[in-house]
Amino acid sequence: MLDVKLVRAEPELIAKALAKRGFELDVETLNALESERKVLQIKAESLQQERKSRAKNIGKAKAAGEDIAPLLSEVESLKEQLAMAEADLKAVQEKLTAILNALPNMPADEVPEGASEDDNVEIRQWGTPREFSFTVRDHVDLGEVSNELDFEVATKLTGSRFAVMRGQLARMNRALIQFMLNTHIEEHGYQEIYVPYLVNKDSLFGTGQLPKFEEDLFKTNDERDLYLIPTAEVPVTNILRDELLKEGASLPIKLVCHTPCFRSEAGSHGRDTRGMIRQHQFEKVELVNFVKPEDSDQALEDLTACAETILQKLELPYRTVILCGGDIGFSSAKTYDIEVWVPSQQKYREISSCSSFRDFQARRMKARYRNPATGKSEFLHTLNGSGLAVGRTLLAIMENYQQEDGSIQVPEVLRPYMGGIEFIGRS
RNA sequence: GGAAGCAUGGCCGAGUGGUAAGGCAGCUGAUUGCUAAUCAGUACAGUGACUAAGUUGCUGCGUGAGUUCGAAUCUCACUGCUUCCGCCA
Repeated sequence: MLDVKLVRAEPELIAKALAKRGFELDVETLNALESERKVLQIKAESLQQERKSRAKNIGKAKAAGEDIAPLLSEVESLKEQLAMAEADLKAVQEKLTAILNALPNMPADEVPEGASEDDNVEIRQWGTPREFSFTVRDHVDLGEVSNELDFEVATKLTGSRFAVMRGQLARMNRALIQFMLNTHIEEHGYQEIYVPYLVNKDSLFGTGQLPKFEEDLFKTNDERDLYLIPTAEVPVTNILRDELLKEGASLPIKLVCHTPCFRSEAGSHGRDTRGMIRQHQFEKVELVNFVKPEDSDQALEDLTACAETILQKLELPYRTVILCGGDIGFSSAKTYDIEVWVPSQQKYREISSCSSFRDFQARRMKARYRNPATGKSEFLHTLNGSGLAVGRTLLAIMENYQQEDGSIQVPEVLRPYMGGIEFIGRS
């Protein structure tokens, strides 16, 4: 959520900032509603004030043993007037709130102009794609060779966009989770956390998935109104919803969490239908930071580096791009995507998305801390990033480490987690 | 699933219809000193109006309705927590 005071004072400035992401803010409607709000609020509050003082007088009169009947008749019409004024104000405020809640975050200055992912700007590259002396298979074919990756049986169990893994491949999937968690805990100063996989609406509102993106979510249909998490970001970030950290609480708070993620992929029919790139259910290790406002820019660089470390240790070639205004997420002020090399596609594909939300999520969540310099409560800044998406990492390992016989070499750093074996998919 | 109780500020906690005590933590200043203590002052959160710092108003006692001139307090519904019983990995 944007600062309501800024939206009131400088709507043109906000409109200009949001135009970078292709969002059109109707300044005229906003201004009209806003001046209406002002009039109604002044009216309602002055009526409230009158009620209060009259009630007080009645109280005093009664205590003094006076006759209160004339006072009561004076106040008769006040009740109705007040109810009307409050209803009018509420109606306008609801309209304003709906507009405000639907406003995306303002992109940071350094976010490049652009309409789509084609306009994202590469920041750096790491590693060199391997030269193959044989025809490469994609991960679906490699999974068929060993019969350890099975989409058909998953379709029978559930439907499309799910996978079943067996044997050594299933073990490698688990090894990746352990490896990522351990690296962030032991080398990057993160605290591990375990959270629910079902969350309520307030949590989804806090991080920005609701109200605008409900169709991307799986929802339970009982009376509790719960949703399967699309990312650990939601439960982990909302830990500080409606909290005011007390003086002396140590910042930053850096949390790492492994969860499955569930996405309905409602708008992506026909995209990446083959293989594990885009699934309804996938594992992810997520990094979440809560920082002081002045530290958030550096924290994004650090967090991105933590995610990149995983790819470096796995020796997977990647590049890092900064998302342009047209491709950046609703809540984000600035996002780096890390893209891993996928040999079968001869392309870099997203494997991590690292974002600074500045105070956008914190304002929605009312996540605050007491600034020791001022003694006042201020909004925290939040960040998160995948460190990494496990399914896509597994796919990248399969393809980049494949052998001519269809087996897959195990990256060095994973071997301790795999009983020391060097290859999987060999009988 | 059954029964009872509870829900007040960053935290603790008083308050049974007349408009939120007190304490801790915080902030400011002072004193002693030494890595803290004592004293005094200030001070809750959200939000609005008007001028420059400031002044002033409204709202907030789990949530939502209701009764009333007036609700933390009374009524109803809901949510959460605690305890006991039952069931259960």
